[in-house]
Amino acid sequence: MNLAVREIAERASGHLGLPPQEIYPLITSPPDEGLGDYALPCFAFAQKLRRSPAEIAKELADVLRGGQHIVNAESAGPYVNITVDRAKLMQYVLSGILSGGENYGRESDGAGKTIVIDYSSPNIARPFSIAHLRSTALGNSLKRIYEHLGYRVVGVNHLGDWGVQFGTLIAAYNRWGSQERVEQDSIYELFRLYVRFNEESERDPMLKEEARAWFKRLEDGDPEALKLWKWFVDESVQAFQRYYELLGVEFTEIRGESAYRDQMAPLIEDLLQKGIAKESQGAIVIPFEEEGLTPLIIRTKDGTTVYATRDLCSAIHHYEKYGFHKKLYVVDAGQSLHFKQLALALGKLGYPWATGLVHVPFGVMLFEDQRMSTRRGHVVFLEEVLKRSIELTRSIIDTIKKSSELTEKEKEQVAQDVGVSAIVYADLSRSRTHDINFRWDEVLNFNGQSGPYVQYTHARLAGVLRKYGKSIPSELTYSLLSHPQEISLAKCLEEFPMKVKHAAEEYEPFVVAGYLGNLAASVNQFYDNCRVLGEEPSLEEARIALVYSAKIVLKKGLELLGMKAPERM
RNA sequence: GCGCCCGUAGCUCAGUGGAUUAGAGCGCUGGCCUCCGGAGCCAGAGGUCGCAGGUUCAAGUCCUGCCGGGCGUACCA
Repeated sequence: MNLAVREIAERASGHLGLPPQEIYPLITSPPDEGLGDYALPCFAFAQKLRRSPAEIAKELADVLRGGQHIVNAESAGPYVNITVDRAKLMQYVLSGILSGGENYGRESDGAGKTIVIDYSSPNIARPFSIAHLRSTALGNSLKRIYEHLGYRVVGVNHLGDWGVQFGTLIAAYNRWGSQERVEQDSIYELFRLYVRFNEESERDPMLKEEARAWFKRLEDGDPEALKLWKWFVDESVQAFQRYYELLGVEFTEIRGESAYRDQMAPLIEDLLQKGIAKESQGAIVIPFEEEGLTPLIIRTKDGTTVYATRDLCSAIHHYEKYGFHKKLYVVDAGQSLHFKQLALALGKLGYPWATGLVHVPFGVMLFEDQRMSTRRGHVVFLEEVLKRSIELTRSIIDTIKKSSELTEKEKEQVAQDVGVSAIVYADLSRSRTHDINFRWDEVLNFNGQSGPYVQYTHARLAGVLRKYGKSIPSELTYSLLSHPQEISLAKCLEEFPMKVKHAAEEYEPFVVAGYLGNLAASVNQFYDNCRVLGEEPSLEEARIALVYSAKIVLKKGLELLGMKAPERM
């Protein structure tokens, strides 16, 4: 908390006889910067003290005016608008960032706590579509955000490498596949086989029976089925690694559903014995009559398991292994019911930690206003999007004068860093719950508050610092930083730690993404109004410190989103 | 039918722990490079916050009903 805000809370507290902790959260900003730096609405006090808010505001203005960090306080109806000592504010913000450096805003909230995040978790034999980016980007960013807040974070890729879909794949391969074609075009060929099987099985329902039979054989340990399964998994994982490298996404643990094969039968036994699960219509289910939910199927009438069975096992496994404080499932909103049932089932098993399971849902990705369907081919592949974004970035680089300083190799690297980040930012700059309609012209527009805009702003500041060439001065005359753009930039920088915490609380990287867009805008306004290099030395030094501080926050913010922060572009 | 999510500017969206005049980007119109990077900056036009009630001194925000869209709702994940 900055000193001025603390002083406002304390002085108001002294006058009103209310604890400062009750006042602090009420302090906001006035609608117009011209009115002051902070505002204190008095409605809550009025209710408690049974007096008119305007009257209280008037008194508080008088009380606050005497503060050390406060240069003016005016009542405006039920509000007190407060102007603080800008030099002190500037000193507070900049010295905090300069001394913290890369660790600015780092918190110890999460000390001693572990968070497991299940994200990306793609299904084998399906190339990533742009829709797969959502879970991957959200989870990756949440991982970074929680790490920044001091949590130990375990990133889990719960691969969809088990289930009846493998029966489908094996049956399809046996009918139409060839080793040669799969080796040549790996995941895309597997995908074609999968699609063809689904199409043909609509005309011929017997095919579905064939697929189920193959999955049954797989679960029973049939060597032929296992061999093919292993091969398909390996081919797919290789392709996934390509995406993850490009996106800069890493996992602590890549552990597919198949890892829980041996734990499922004992778990089902246990659930039956405890009377939590029961047989119904040939299947084994966990009923939720009291909760008013449909039952959760954990074993089909064929005797095979389903993903819910494996999710139960994985939750238990992760708790036993990591003792998590929370486990986040970054999975689309369509699976809400499933996760509700999952947590309830584990609660019935007597696990108190079941309350720590959190479904972090997100809306679906549409393409041309329609739901993407990998089966029907109405789909945009992630590789295609990244490729086009990188190409576009490359062509823009070639039109920019400043970029001629880059070597050919550097240009390629920048094109990749910026092109990929543009796609990530486009995804993370909207709140999770909305459906997103994918449109090429929107994703590939790098004007305005886009990923490249934030990166460009960072590179601009990097350019100034490079040209400055000296180390960042430590003795500064903060009072020289009094331009309105300097003040609003400093205030914006001060918000960063709060925004990161907020993002973590809401599981919303979007909060950071939106903040970064605003910060970049503030930086560019400053840049346009305030020259840095060549100014009178003490002013130049002060502005350099501001530039450096802004660069640190931009870079950190980009990292929290899983984006790159190139020094030149 | 029931449950969850969504409905704010032409488009994409913030704002939904009530509170000073509802914000941003795109697109459109018009300005700004002798000056640290124009992927930039400035200005303008553009709104019955889905509809109707209710609670409140105060509602885009809370409650109820309705309309429109999406998803889920027992053997897919």
